[in-house]
Amino acid sequence: MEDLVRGQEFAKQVHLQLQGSEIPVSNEILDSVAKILECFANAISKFSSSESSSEVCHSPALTAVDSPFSDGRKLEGTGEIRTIATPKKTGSNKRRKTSDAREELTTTPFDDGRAWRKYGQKEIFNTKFPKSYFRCTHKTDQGCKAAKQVQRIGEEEPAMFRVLYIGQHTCNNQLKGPQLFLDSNPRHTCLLNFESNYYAPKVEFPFPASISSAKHEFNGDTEFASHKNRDSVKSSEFAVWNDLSAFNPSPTTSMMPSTSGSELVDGIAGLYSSADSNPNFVMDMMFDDDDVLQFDPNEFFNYS
DNA sequence: TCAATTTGACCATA
DNA sequence: TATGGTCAAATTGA
Repeated sequence: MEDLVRGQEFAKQVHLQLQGSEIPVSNEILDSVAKILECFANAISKFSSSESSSEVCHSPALTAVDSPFSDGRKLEGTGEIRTIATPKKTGSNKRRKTSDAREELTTTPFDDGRAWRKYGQKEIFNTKFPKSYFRCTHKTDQGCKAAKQVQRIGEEEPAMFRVLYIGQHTCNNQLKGPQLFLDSNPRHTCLLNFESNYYAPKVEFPFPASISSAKHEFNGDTEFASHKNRDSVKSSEFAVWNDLSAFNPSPTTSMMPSTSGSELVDGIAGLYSSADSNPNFVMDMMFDDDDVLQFDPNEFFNYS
């Protein structure tokens, strides 16, 4: 399972690099990479379902679909997406009868490029992890009815999540990536620049001051980022913290010498989640000559 | 001070 | 009646 996810992440990276490349890349190549990503997603999904068949993909009400994102976005290899064709007769999801829902299995439940606001969390009977409930940030101002439910499944690492998207976005969800230029010390100023299809955050280091100013539209899964969790939220759920340890201060990340891992995670999650759905993701990185930062985008974003 | 999150309580449904 | 879903007051943090 771990290897599958790693393979998926590597494929993602290739995809992003191709899309961000200045050299023209044919659509056929991009399509092929997208198919590779999809294969990984399917494999992960099947593996996951066989590992935790009591929790995942067991419902006959769930059927795979070819075009997962009804809002026009392509499957980016984060997992399998399903639509709910018929309401379950028994079990969970009793109140949801809408056919306008689709389910995704993913290790990165937060990277859908949308702004979500958490409005609840609930212990679900016979499940180990609580379910978190999100609605579109623009529900109040634009009446957007999109909602999302996130629940971790299984205990394997990296964590796998089942994400249920309900309804369509009717909002103009054009979030601006956080613009952070707080630290005036040029010695430690860095500008991350990546290119991908997912987000357009622009992050300027150093982390401690700047990262904390990010708007937390979707702070990862907030139960992971809070120390005031319900008792039921077990330590194993803090895998996100562990995975984000890629950003813990280290001899090669001296630009953030006094920052705790938790601060970083909190900020990173906020930045990550507040990015928009703009397909032209740009994240610039500028380093001083003697600032050595070992940065792995996969490690960076693989916090789920 | 404002906005987001947390969390207990309430409501709806099977 | 048990359980999932939502509300809203309290809390937290920028």
